[in-house]
Amino acid sequence: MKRVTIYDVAKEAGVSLATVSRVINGLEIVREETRVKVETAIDKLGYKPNAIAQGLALQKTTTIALLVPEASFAYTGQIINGLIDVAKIYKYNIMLHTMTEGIVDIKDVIDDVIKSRVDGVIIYNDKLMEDELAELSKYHFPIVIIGNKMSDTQISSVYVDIEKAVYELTLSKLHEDKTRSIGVIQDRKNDFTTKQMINGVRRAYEEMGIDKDGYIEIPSEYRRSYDYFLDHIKEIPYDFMIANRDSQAISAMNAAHEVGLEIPKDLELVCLIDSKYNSMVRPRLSSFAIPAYDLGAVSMRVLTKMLNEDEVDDKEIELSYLYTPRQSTRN
Amino acid sequence: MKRVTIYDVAKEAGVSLATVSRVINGLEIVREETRVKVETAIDKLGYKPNAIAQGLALQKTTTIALLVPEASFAYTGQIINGLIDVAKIYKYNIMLHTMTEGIVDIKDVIDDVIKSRVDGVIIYNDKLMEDELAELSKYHFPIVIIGNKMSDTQISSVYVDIEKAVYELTLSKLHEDKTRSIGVIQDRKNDFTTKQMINGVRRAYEEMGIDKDGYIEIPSEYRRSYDYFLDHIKEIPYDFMIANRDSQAISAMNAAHEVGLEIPKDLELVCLIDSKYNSMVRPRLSSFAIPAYDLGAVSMRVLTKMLNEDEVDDKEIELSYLYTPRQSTRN
DNA sequence: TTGAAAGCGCTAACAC
DNA sequence: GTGTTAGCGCTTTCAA
Repeated sequence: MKRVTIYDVAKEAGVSLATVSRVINGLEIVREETRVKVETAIDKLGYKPNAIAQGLALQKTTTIALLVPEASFAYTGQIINGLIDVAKIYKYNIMLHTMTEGIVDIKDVIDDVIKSRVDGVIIYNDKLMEDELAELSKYHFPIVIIGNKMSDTQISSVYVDIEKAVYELTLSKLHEDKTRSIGVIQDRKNDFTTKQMINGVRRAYEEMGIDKDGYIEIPSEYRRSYDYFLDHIKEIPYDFMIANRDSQAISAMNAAHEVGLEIPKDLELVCLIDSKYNSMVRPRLSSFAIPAYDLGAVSMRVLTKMLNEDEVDDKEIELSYLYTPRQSTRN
Repeated sequence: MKRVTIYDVAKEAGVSLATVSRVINGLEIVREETRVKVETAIDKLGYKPNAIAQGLALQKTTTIALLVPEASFAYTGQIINGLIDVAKIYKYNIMLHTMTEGIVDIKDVIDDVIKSRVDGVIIYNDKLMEDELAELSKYHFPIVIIGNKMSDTQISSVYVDIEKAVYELTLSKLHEDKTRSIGVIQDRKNDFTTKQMINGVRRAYEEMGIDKDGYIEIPSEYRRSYDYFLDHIKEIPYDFMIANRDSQAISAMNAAHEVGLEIPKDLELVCLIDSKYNSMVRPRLSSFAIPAYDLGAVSMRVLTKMLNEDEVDDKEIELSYLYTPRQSTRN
């Protein structure tokens, strides 16, 4: 099949290309009879409008760029699912860009995004990337940030208040028993999240007038947290540990078991991200449920709003979390 | 910043737009002096070439479409990572389309792909979608299929021979001990993979002259395989079970444990997909290592080959797997 | 209700 | 080595 354009359809139907364009775009001002003629021609020739040409003529691509750190995590996948489901509804396509640290130069990614003339961009990244945001802003891209609370003329955000989540959990544990000792496991891949978690714990400590740090740092000589825990879990001065990712909590769980610690009797464990594996390990892992799918879906919704209206009222949208106690915590 | 085009740059630099175009595209025939003039203008104005206009003029978008069933699985994520890393090297962008069953009409996805005039498409899906492939072929898209062995004028594929993997494992177990009873756990979400696994087991049985079926079907009234195993694992006439996904094997593992079966003494367990969770559960789960990242990376490489050469010699590329015994199997 | 024509931003002959 | 110009396929005034 040869490339068939709007001209071919016009000729086949015996009308002008303007009329074909009207039919394609469902404009009402076309007489029924000619509309049928055109549609017949379209079917016969197998014509599909060229989105690139449309994009050029209309100055919009109905495509949005999605930037994520990597595509490997179950969590990111959920975000993408939510986002795409909503994008489908509004007929937007997704250009996926990953920013694998070390492999990809973020400047290049931003450059690609600008050149591609997408209608908007959604960024999910633990790091804030102020320079890159500034660069995108120069070119007037509407932007939605997932995970970081912030906003600007052209920027909205959708996030979960992780600090609050950790703060509340810590506080409630401390209320139960003031001697509880609660610490956050460092997540090297997610600095900002780690920082929020730590702040949450510290705020709770402060409020209770307890002088504690609440931070479990994994020395860089340990490539896997499991190895670190195996060596040091007995010395860690916390009897309640909060991790970001399920895999980290599971590592601690396994190491604890290996060195004879009992969970949750000797050590309690919680993670932020809720994956199906939380219910698959034994003991089942207590966790928060950060609504990953919703973060994606809401972000896309916010973006379409920014794309269609001049002013968006709510530029910072906080999504709520749920705490789901399972077997790795008492009570 | 207002929209700046190649004309603006030309005017600013005092040259024609053709010259600017030459500079952008790095053509050698521009005098050093004028090149510098143009580059200065580009920097000053913050000009970025419009990929849409380029696409229209060149009849190529340097974008490829990637179709995946969902973005939620760790496995799919790995494929995407491999694919994107290679795509970056060749300067291709990725349009991500998911085909969530029930939510998305695949016809619409194919339609979007055709309209977007991507240079090629890569499809990872357990189902074959012959109609959709035919439709894409009509429009001459080069296509790479991940996971299914097949080829055509316009179609290449990259896959792992799962049937062989399961066949060889089964056969070796049967050689160790003819009384072994090996069965494949149905994966409802991946019919084709399930079929290949079953065929592998059956071929091994046949070869050994054993009259067995080797198929563990999970009745549709059970939404989760865990529930099924909890009810029925004691009656299942297999002492060695092969699952596709880690989560299924883990479900069986947990259920077995719950009803007092010991692993690997009473029941051995293996899964095809190698995720980090295989090493995190106790006992550690033996598994194959289907090279997900490589499936993606190689696919993208094959596609660029198809895009640049007229004929590709190797249209069906088989990737090899590894078997990694851990604690869920004896020996 | 329909058609003619300009323009979206760029590339690639072809001319100078 | 550089400029002129005709497309690429579509949308959208403006006329008819």
